[in-house]
Amino acid sequence: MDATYRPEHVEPKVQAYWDQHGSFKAVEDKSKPKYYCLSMFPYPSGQLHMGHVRNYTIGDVISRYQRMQGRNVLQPMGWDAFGLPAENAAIRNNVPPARWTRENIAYMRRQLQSLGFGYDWSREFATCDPSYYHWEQWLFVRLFKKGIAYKKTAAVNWDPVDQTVLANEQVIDGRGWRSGALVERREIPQWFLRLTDYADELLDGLDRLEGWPEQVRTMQRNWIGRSEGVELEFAIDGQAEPLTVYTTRPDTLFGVTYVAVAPEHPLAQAAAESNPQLAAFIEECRHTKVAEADMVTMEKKGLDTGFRAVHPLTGEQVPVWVANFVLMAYGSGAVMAVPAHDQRDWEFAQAYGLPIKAVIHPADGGVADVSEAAFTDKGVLADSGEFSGLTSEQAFEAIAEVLATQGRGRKKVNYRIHDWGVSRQRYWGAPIPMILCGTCGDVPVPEDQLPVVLPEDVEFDGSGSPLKRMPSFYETTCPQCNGPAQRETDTFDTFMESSWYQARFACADQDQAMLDERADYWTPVDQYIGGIEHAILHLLYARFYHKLMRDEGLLQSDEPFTNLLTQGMVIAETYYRDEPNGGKEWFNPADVVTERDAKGRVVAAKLATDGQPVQIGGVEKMSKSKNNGIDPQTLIDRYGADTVRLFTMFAAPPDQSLEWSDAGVEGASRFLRRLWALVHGHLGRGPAPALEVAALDDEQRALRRKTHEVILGASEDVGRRFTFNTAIAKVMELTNAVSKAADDDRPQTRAVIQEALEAAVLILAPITPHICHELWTVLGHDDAIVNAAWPKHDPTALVRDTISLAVQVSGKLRGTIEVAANADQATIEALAKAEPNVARFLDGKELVRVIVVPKRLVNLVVK
RNA sequence: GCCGGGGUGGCGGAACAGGUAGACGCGCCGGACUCAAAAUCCGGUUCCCGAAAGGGAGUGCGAGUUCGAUUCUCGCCCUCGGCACCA
Repeated sequence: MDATYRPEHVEPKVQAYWDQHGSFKAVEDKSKPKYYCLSMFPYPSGQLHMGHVRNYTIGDVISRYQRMQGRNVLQPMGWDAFGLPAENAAIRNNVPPARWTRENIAYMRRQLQSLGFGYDWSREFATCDPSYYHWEQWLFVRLFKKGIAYKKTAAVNWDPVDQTVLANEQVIDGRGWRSGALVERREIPQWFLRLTDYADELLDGLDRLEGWPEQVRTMQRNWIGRSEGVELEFAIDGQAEPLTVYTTRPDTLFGVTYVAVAPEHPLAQAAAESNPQLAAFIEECRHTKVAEADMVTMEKKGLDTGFRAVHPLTGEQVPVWVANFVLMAYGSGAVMAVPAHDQRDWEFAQAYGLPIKAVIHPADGGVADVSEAAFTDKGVLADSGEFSGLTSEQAFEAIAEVLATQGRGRKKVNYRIHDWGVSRQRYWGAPIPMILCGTCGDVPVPEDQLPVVLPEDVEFDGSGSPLKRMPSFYETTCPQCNGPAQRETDTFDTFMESSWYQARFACADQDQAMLDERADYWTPVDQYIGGIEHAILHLLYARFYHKLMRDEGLLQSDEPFTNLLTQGMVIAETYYRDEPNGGKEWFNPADVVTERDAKGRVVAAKLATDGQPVQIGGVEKMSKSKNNGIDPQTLIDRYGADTVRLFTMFAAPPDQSLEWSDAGVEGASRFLRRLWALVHGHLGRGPAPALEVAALDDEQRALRRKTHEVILGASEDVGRRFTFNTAIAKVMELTNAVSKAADDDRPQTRAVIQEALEAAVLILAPITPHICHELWTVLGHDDAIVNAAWPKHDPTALVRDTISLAVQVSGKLRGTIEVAANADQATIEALAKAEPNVARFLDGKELVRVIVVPKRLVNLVVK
């Protein structure tokens, strides 16, 4: 054994061992409990960032721990390989997206391997492999035949920079989520999946996902946005079609004093034809809608269309207004306005002098005051014809029923989510397997002609998809009539690929079917790990897709991920200098040195290269724009994978943000060197004798107790709580204790130290697997630590003869006492009173109460 | 505005079930080794008073429950994340 720790020697050697022994190849084995641990697969952008390192280290620690628990563990890795950056790189560097992507994959695979993650690489795939998207196309064809996939012309969000349609979810404050460009609206035929058909199941299922963070479940609930209400119709004078509105408060129907439609609503468009002022207003809305970031503060504006709507129950006429606060995308794009009982309607009515008519009064009597604000509580109806006197709840049902009998309304459940638009006008994606025939319409590609392979040898000029300029791709014949036809040139949203990869890992080599029986052995994923930024989109689509596969008979479970761990961000200090033009120049933390005062406070920072001061900008998420990213590769090369893994796990619990610290990495490295030296020193004294528990003295028993306390605590930390930071802290306590005993070379002390070092190495094995592999071997084990079992604590080692109790006087700590572990209450009380400092505080006071908390403290309450 | 995290030393964080606040690490201070530095090792390190023993204060702020509150309750403040005119 080397006297000093050299990760550059240890790590490649241990990795080669795993490789040669196929240590992480997962084989289905029904006799063992399976454990499927999955980290969100990366987009192959070119290099790993710290977020990846954190994500994958967490997953690897959990996987290796579960393996030590005797589970049959699957931990796969692959590549979410389709997407825009490859196309952008193609335009920039004139390299085909496929080549760019595959080169990135090759580099990043080496990076992952150098970190020592225990992946079953035999199951690796990239989503741009035809053998993968083949089955995505196959399922889509099945869904088309079932009517779950359908085509419709829809107003879509058009990103003028990326030249593509974006999902609503990809539009943030009216801008494209990648390009940041202002989004325009366009009418384009699109393929959709009926996500709303599964909205209720997706919502209800959240209640049963107990292994998911409450935060994520709440976010999905809000995103699905289910509401129960009534859809009803107002006849419009001079129009054949009635105006449909949706309300969750049909009980307020008699308080309607106007109706309002969205600027994009057909009725508004119709009115604008003869009303230039209205047309101008609508045009204005179209621009402000996307330009205004903060819409809540936006002034409520509107114009009368001149149309009159007929109240479905009273027959009264109310005006139809166009209002900028009505959203075309929600409900029917029209609302009935009840200013007395809706704050937004109230503000609008105030602004335009529309009547306010109160029809709901507080349930406890009294009259609703609507002079200052709307009365939005539920209550009792008044001035509502036959419904007066009913409660809001009773009226909801009664009014819905009357409307239904008259054919003017019905109960309806509305959702915020819409069907999932899966078409993208991009090249680098899975081709949508459809053929457009002039006579037969949309015809799916027959199953035996799948996959529709994406041509990879393409030229990019930066304007739209090259597929649209490739007759060799799109010219085809109709499978039904054999006439000339055209292939769909749109490709799938890349969320399609990431929605089912977890199931495909179970049987990645299956070339005759999408999934086989192995999917039901491995799925659902027992533990899924990834960033909170995927809380809504990816995780909702994956749940939806899982149910689609279930309903297709491909697997049996209802949900794809049983437990979810959302890791926190990786953050770092930022440094900058103000520039003359008002901007800021950002400096990488690696190039900055800090100065501290005598107490260790950071007082100044300067650039290493020029020695001139820089401003300290605060701790923020690692990003290119703030130039505060740390390259993991530099750290791996310098300190080794184990140090990077150890620091990443030690600096914070996995779900909290992790602040990068060079000094912290040094600390992690120092600890591993110390551990190595400790083992080296121990072995230098020759083999340790067998442990004889009965022969131990107090000091030896104390160290052995520490070992078993640490095993007990760390097992909880790693296995149940995922607080790897505290598990590591406990191991550090143990090695500190060993170091204090290291000079004692009595045989039984050496035996206790051997046990302590083995425990430390076993507990650290999932976190720093390379060094632990080596140390385990030199500590005298023939089988590799990767096959070792997690240590078990010995309850008899935890037993103490005496325990230390805190003694409080009236709740304030005044001393501690050592008592026999089995001491009775009277003895404890007497000892407590006798403690000199305690006695000082009891002197001259009346003792009114004594509280003894077993094994913890004594509180003597005085008056 | 609504929903959900979080606020503890100079810093990252610990205290899991109401019971000795600050584990562990970083940084800093002092010492050993060294010609010197780095590395390493030893000691100290919440703040205030004190040589020490010890005392006082202290977990964002203000109340409350309790023998006892970082932990529970109520009301605020700040901060991060999500949603955001949802009818």
